[in-house]
Amino acid sequence: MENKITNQKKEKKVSIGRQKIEIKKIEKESARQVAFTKRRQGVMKKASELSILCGVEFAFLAFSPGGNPYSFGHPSFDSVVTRFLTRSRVSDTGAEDAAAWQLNQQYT
Amino acid sequence: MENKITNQKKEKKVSIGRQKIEIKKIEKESARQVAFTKRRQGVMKKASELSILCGVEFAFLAFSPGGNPYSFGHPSFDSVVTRFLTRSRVSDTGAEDAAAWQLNQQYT
DNA sequence: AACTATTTATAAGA
DNA sequence: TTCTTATAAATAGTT
Repeated sequence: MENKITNQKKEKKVSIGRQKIEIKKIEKESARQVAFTKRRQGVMKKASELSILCGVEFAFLAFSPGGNPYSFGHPSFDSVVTRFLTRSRVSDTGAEDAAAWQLNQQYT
Repeated sequence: MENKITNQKKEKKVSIGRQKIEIKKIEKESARQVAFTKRRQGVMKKASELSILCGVEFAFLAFSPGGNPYSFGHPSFDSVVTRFLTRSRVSDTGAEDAAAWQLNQQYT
C-alpha cells in the first residue's frame, strides 16, 4: 500500500483485472488446479469465519481433482463428524434430523 | 438497478455500507443469527462453485447456534462422507489412504 | 507467487 | 424479515 506512488504515472493497464466467469467445469487442467487451490482456501476462510463469528461447529471435506481428500473443521473435522454420525444429541421434535438431509440440491 | 433514478437527487447517505468487522464471536443473539444465515448461504455458494469449476466432490456440515445440523454436498453430503469413511478408492500414492485412515479407525 | 482491476459478498440501514 | 446501498473481501487474468 505504501508504495503506490511508484505506479502513479503509469497509464497503460497492467491487468484487465478479474473477469466474470461462468460457473462450469474449467477444462484446462492447469487453470483448474490453480482455481482449486485459490478457492479451497477461500472456502476454508469463509467457513472458519462463520464458525468464529457465530460460535458454531463445522466440518468441510473435499476431494481434489487428483482424488486427494482435504478435510478441516472446528473444533476439528472428526469431532464434528462424530457428533453428526452418532446423533448423540437428543432432539425433542425430530426436526433436527429432517433438516440435516434436505440441503443437498440447492446449488445444482 | 433500474430505479436508481429515484435516488439521484438525494445527498444524504442512505447507508454507510458494509463495515469492516473483527472476526470474533458476535455477542448479540439476533445479529449472530442474521450473520449465520447470510454466511451459511455464502459458504454453500462458494463450496458449490468450487465443486463445479474444479470437478470435485465435497461435503459441508455445520451445527447452528441452536444446535441444528446443516449439511450439503456434491454429489451429496452422504455420498462424499461415505467415500471418505470407506476409502473404497485405490490410491496410487497412498496419500489419500493416509489422510483417511485416522478417521476410519475411529468411526468404522 | 505477486499484482491489479473487477466482481462478488456482506455489514448496516430502511 | 426482505430489500437496498456502500464498502470490504475474493479472485480471474496477467506477469
